[in-house]
Amino acid sequence: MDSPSPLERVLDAETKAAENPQDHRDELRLWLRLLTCTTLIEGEIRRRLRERFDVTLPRFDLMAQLDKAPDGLTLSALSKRMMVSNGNVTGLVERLVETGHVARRTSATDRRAQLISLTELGRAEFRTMAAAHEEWVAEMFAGLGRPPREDLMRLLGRTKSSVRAAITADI
Amino acid sequence: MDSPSPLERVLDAETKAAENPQDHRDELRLWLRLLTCTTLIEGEIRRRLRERFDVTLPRFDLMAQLDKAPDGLTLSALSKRMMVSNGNVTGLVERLVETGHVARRTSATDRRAQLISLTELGRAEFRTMAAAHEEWVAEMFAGLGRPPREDLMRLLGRTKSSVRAAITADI
DNA sequence: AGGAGATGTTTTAAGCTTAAAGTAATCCGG
DNA sequence: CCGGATTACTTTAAGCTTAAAACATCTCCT
Repeated sequence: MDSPSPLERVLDAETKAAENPQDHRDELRLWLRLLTCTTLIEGEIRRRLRERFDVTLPRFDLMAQLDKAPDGLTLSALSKRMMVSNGNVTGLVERLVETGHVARRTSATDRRAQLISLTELGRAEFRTMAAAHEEWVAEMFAGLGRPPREDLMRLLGRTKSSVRAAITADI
Repeated sequence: MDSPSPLERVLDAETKAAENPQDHRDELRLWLRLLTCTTLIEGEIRRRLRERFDVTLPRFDLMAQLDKAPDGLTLSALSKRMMVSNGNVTGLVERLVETGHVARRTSATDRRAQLISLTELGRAEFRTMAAAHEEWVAEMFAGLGRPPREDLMRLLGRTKSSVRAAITADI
């Protein structure tokens, strides 16, 4: 355990009474604020996708992955990139096949695997939605100037590393 | 529209080719990184709550709100604070009543409303879980020093304002 | 070749989530 | 005090999500 630096003592004194070593309220507040930001943005994107394009966010996300992979992706690859379970992707693909946005073909080299790719319809619709989506996101971050956005980007990069380290540490 | 400052020109030149005014890839990347951080943390918390306490995150969240409100909360108040729909809360409360973690009583002043509060069991279990939860969160942010955490906190505060402004602007 | 283990996918059961519509009680202006 | 608007809550239908178990195919070792 490090003892607090002089700067930390000052900050402590400024913010509140002496801090005991077990207290992690600041980290908790940070997490709650992070969650609030994400929930707000995600909720608004969901709402607009639904309202203007009658599509759900998970379907949009799946199409986004396929748009970046012109040769198609297997269900496993999709599941890994989307950070969701395999069974989840099975259902999403099923519904997107029904609506004609994606197509499945069995892999030539592995009869277990299926390659999923966007249909022409799927690609065209996705491109339209993606353009609007990009505008929406930019609009929501517009209140932040460019330099703060870059600071935030950097700090979130460090956060991601920190979290991954904590997650993989206890496996 | 502002024309780019000298510093912005330098940054543009450093990062990639000349930027056209419609391009919002940076904001998109920022949003995706924010989402990744939240997804990672939230997924791990979900997993641990399930594994160690056999509880879901929504139930934990609901109990957290009740723990902060000793006199109980109506379903509407819960729904507002948790930022989820009314119907959602109806179901969560129903299941938590079944397991004996919360209790409902009709408001003395408004026969439509019900006040939900933690039972003794619910409060005891919540306190145990909350302590572990706080540790987990601290652990995941531990790779970040205190000053970067404070920077992040501040930037997320500005982000929240920016997003709220964008969301309420088009209502 | 044969079989163990790995990998790709689907199914199942349970729970979460929402929007929209429906029911019940309250509030408030006339 | 009465009727319309609002507020509190529930129900419904649809979709998302997961963990776990089941199934299919492949890989690789001997």
